[in-house]
Amino acid sequence: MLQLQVLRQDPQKAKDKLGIKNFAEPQLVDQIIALDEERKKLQQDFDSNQAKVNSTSKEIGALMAKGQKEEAETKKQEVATLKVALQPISEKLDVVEKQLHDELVKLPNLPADIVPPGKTPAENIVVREGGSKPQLFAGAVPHWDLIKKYDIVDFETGAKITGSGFALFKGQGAKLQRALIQYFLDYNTAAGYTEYHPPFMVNEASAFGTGQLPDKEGQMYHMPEDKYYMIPTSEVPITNIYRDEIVKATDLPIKMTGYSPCFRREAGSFGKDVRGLNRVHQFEKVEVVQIVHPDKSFDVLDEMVLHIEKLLQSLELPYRILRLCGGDMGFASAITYDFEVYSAAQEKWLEVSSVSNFETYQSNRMKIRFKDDNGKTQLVHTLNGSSLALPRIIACLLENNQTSAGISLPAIVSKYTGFDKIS
RNA sequence: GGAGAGAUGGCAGAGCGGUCGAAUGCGGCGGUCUUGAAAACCGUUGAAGCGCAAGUUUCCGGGGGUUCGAAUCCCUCUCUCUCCGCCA
Repeated sequence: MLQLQVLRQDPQKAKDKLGIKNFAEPQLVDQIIALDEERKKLQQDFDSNQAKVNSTSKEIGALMAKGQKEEAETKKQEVATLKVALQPISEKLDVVEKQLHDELVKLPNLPADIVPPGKTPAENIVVREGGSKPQLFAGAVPHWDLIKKYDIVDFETGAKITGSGFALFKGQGAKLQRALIQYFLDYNTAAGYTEYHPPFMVNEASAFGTGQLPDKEGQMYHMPEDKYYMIPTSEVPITNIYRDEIVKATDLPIKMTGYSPCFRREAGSFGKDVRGLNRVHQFEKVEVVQIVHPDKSFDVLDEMVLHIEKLLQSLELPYRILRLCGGDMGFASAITYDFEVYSAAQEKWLEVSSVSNFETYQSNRMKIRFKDDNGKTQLVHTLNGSSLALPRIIACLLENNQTSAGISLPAIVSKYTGFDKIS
């Protein structure tokens, strides 16, 4: 969530920024500032009364020790009166604090200065492109046909076991997926990221910490019996490793990577975009997360973009990098770059990674702090990115590398699969 | 699933209902000493809110209660550990 001080300092700027994100209720900023003022007044009122209660109580103790019962009784009466007066103040304070929190949590992160305005993906900015689109032979087909032809992913049986949108990988398909996970993790750890294998379910506090709750509640699978959520990305458990901690400045940056399946209900999405591996309810993904000094986060963002770009280059896939416009960005993000790969048989770009700087939005929720050079406690910045989401990578690898005699895999991939051709 | 024990500051570990935001040790930071380091010694060292400041309020797993006063008593929830059972 946003830091109150940012809103207080320049409410108009905050509202303008929210406008770039197409946030519908900028007036919330004013409401929040008003609530905060009220909170302060109540707090002061409460404090002065409570101070009196405390000091009088101490006097009672002293009087009792001296055996001055009568005087003590008089003081007790005083305290009782004070407490009666305190009761409504304290109740009001609780209400206002809760209101303030509830409203503040509704505000998305403010976009960084270089985030372009815009409402739809059409307004995203292409930062750069790489690789070259392949020329497919005449009989080339989309991946949903290829997976059937080579019998490597079976959606029908997945639907039988679970439901629609759950893929059953098989044979060379299963091996390809496992190999890619292995490769991506190796690639990340070689760059200094520590590998984690997190729990695939999280509690409410964790889901709140990274911003999934309350904003994206409907997107997650939920186990009400135990109040757990299936993770929509390993960003959630991995970033929450440091929740409620004050880390040493010298430990920054903290670089973490992890593989996990990601579970998404994708409620309300349907149509041709969801065909095959384009959109599924469970997909595999390797994630990178960094916890950094606030002065460094934009440098680190560039570093992470480069890191993922090189990974895509090694896969020999045509890609492009987009800077998302305000309207297309996630709730908690201050700036996001999306990576898309070109799916040659579908003739469209598929998102395979999203790299974001959350600045203090997540750390303020999770209370991840560090001590700066002056010994003051400050919030860290958090960033994360996919490296990479598997199904769409697989879709592109299949489509772009298909030949009439099977699918030939890029060198780096075949090194991990142990075979260079799917046939 | 059954029985029991516990949850205190970065860690370990004390804490009679008032003088406890909390002993002590370790660790961290600063200093003395030293050519430098180690050792030793001295000092310092939790978080959050309000306030220019002095200061003040809140926090001893979460929530509730008893009391003039709760880290200390009661209830409840969560988590951890031990034993038994079950089990990949």
